[in-house]
Amino acid sequence: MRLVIADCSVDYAGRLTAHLPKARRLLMLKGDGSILIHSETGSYKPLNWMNPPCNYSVHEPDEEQIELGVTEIWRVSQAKTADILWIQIFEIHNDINHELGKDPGLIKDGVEAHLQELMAAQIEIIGEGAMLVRREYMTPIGPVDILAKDKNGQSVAIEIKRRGEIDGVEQLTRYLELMNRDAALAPVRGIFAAQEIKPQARTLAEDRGIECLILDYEQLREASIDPDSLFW
Amino acid sequence: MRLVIADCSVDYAGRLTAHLPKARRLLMLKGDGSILIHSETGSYKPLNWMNPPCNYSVHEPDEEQIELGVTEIWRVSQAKTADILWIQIFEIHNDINHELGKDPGLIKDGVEAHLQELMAAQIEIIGEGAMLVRREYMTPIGPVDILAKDKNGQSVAIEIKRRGEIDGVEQLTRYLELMNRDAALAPVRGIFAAQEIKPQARTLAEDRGIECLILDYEQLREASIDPDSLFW
DNA sequence: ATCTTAATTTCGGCA
DNA sequence: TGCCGAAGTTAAGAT
Repeated sequence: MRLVIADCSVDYAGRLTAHLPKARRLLMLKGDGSILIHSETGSYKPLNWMNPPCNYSVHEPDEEQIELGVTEIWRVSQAKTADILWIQIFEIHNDINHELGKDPGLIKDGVEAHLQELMAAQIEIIGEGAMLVRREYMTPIGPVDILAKDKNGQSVAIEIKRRGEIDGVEQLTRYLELMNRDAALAPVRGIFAAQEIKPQARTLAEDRGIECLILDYEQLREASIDPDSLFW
Repeated sequence: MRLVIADCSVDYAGRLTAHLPKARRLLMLKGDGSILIHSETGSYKPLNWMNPPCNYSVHEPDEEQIELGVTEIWRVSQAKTADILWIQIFEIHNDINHELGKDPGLIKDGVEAHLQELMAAQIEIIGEGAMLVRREYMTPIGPVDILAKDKNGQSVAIEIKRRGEIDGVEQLTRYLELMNRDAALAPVRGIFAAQEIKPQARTLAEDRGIECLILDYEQLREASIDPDSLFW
């Protein structure tokens, strides 16, 4: 990875056109060929960048550019999409290079997939006698997170979110509409389950006859470790 | 901006829990207090980060940590949300500091707003004899991108996206529902226009009687420059 | 301050 | 490989 602190101006042409006036910035050239241009503020998105794979070449400035103080010009182009980044370098204040090697990568815990896993394993939290039919039940417009049957044998479609907002309710509504056209499933109950449900989402859900269920991640995880505590 | 190349391991606790095993990485400490942890690959998102405003402090490792080779520990916490990042530093290979100053910022061109502009100027692409009523036509739940009338005098509501996905169809559906309650407008045709329309979005749109229209940005722009080519 | 919508979204999973 | 949905989405604009 090469890190360059330089006074530069940047022009991007690709999916859109963009320009950065001359200023002091960090130019980060990664090992995979990508380049990031960062300023002192604004996390974590760079002002401008080019995704790998890309081609990098250095060019001589023309007379007019030399006149303005440009010492070198970098051209970075996307190998696939033909996006181009032109970087005019005025002055380099620092230039270091370090090989970082391959990164072992980030290990995550607590995302939506885990909620779904835990809930499928403890499906009776939606009511005694409930049975799991399957996770990721496919419909023509996408997969429902969980399809179950309640103790009466009625189908239950469950949409799980970390944070329950209106679009999640809309999503479940669409699934319910489609599934209710299927005579083998209809009528289908809907449950909107999330760690947190926004008031607006709850209102909309209840208005549409969709039940809301707050999930406690810690509780679900503990119950999955200790089966005796399944019914608390 | 401080740039540190170091062997480190990272633990994040906040909206989720995450861990980065020991490896050589770039630690970027911005002037606004934010911190970014980058590896040699992966555009442009850091492996881990903390958004401003945040508090930064350095701690001594305990005996066990010293045993493992930890020389110092950084604690970075979000001032608002209480998210915490713990960074265990094993060895620092480089450490530089440069003030970049305030950045003038990025100037953009070619986003959704331009598609809307071009389409409004060439409204007949939705059909001969069409007339523009107005852009950003207000409804109680927000503005419809374009309201037009077709050659029969029927109202046409147009939703424009760069990439047409299901959300956009939902948005247009809500507008149509409201507008169709207005006797002065009803019945309203719906057109979902985008540079690219995803199959599922198209399926949903057509299921609801909404027409789909693919926009060619280059063609629109050329036509706007050369009025003779309006009808190709 | 809160909410809505766009984004050069990025990223991971699965068909 | 392409499509689809989640993301510690982030970020900008409007209310």
